[in-house]
Amino acid sequence: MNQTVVTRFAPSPTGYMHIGNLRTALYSYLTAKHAGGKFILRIEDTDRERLVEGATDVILSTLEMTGLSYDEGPGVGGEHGPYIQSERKDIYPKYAEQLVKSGHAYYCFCSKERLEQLHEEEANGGYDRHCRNLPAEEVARNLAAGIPYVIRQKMPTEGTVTYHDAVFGEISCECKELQDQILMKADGYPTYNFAHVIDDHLMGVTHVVRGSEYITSTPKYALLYDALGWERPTYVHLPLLMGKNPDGTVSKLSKRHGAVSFQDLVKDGYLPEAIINYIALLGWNPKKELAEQEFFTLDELKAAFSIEGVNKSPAVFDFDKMLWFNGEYIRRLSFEDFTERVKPFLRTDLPANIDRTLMLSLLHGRLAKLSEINDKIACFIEPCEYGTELFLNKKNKVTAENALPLLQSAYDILLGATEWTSDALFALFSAKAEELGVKSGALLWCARIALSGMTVTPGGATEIMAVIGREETMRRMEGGLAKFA
RNA sequence: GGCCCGUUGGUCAAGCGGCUAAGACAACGCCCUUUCACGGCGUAGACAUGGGUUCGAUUCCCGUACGGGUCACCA
Repeated sequence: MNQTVVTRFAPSPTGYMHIGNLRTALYSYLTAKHAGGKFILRIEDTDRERLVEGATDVILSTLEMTGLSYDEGPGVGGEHGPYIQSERKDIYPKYAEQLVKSGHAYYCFCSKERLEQLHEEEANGGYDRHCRNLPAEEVARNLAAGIPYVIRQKMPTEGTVTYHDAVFGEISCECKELQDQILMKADGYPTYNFAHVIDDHLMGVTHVVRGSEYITSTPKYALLYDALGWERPTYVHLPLLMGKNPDGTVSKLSKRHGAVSFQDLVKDGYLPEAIINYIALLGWNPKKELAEQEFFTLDELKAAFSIEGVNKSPAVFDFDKMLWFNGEYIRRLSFEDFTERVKPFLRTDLPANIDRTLMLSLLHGRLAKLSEINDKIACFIEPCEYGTELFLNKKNKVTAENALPLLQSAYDILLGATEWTSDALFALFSAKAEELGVKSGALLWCARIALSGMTVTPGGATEIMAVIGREETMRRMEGGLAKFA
């Protein structure tokens, strides 16, 4: 009774890892790991026309980067291999033939042309079951003549099929709604519809975790289990991930919504652990005393996860919240780790005067995603072009009249500075401000404008000074003074 | 269109017959501050709708509307 939970992630190699797919992998992984079970990776590449070079590597590296390690699968092996469907090609025909013998499937010799014509004539009719009751002799004759064929599942014509879904509950379907779907294609490969059922059973999968787009086709798969005399697995269908359209409507998350593959997100400066954390919460809530917790490590997710917490309604992927999560994760990185992680994003042509470590420590708490780094540090490399009106600032009481004197004072302070650190310089400015009877903010504002040419900078005036060094500071201050000439 | 599923603020989401209906992101305001960010405080904002059931419905049932999914020799 207390059987081991076995789940799988079975993507087809399309060349990129859709974020919705990744979430499916995550939930599948968590379902198994929460119960101390096994997680299997299987590659579904039975569509020979859509093969993409290197696509499997994308899947493997994504799982590697996110920490979703699998117990069985390509590369690691296992007792149920191979784990790539094209390498299992020989396994499927005998099950298909078994179904033909038991009356649950049949050979179909209809040409693609005929099918297409059928489709045009009757918009929603589907296959007309032309070959469903072909005499045995005719089937034998066609086979002998080498006429291409497919094998179709013979659906019951009446009654209802019902299965239990761990998330959605009882789901029923009238048998007459079911199409005689193709099990084996003319090229000898099985369809997804057939292959996944065979493989799931052979691999001992107990919980089929997948997106809810499969809800309506699951009755057909359940029937297949029944026909083969196998026990049906527990179905766990997940609510879909949606994206918001410009007009306010929502639809299945896709490329038109922006960066929706794991690779896109990482390239854009999102941290894998932030991505995992965010998508874990799209469609699932830990409930109870953890209902308000937002930050979870993978291990914490393993401990907290349960299917009861999975929602039924679709969830919209919110880039704003993803960004917030990412910023939080960046801030929580150790400085060493942060330095390592921004490195690939950071321009390599930093001028020699820049104190790189100090600069990065200033940026550590100010990035929402790593890719923002170069824009944010632009003011350290070179000040922006600006006019004297930029000095004006109401809050710090800088006016057209006092801007120049203020800037001159700031310059004089720096002339006499001995210790060139942000704290020491700041102390000097404070003292001078008091002496002059102005807000220190007024002096610092003017200095910062001269230094950067911007009203918004990552760090205050004295921090910028410390980063760019004395020589460059004086050069920029002089440049600022010259604007008034 | 047929079938299936869903519906708490703009978004995520708690709630599982009785609550002033949590919390987070976003928005807005204030504070902190050397600008920004961080942080603190606060404001605004939701049970799609009509009928039941019940002493009492966001919660249970039915209809309606709206949204989504699915109807391939794709997975």
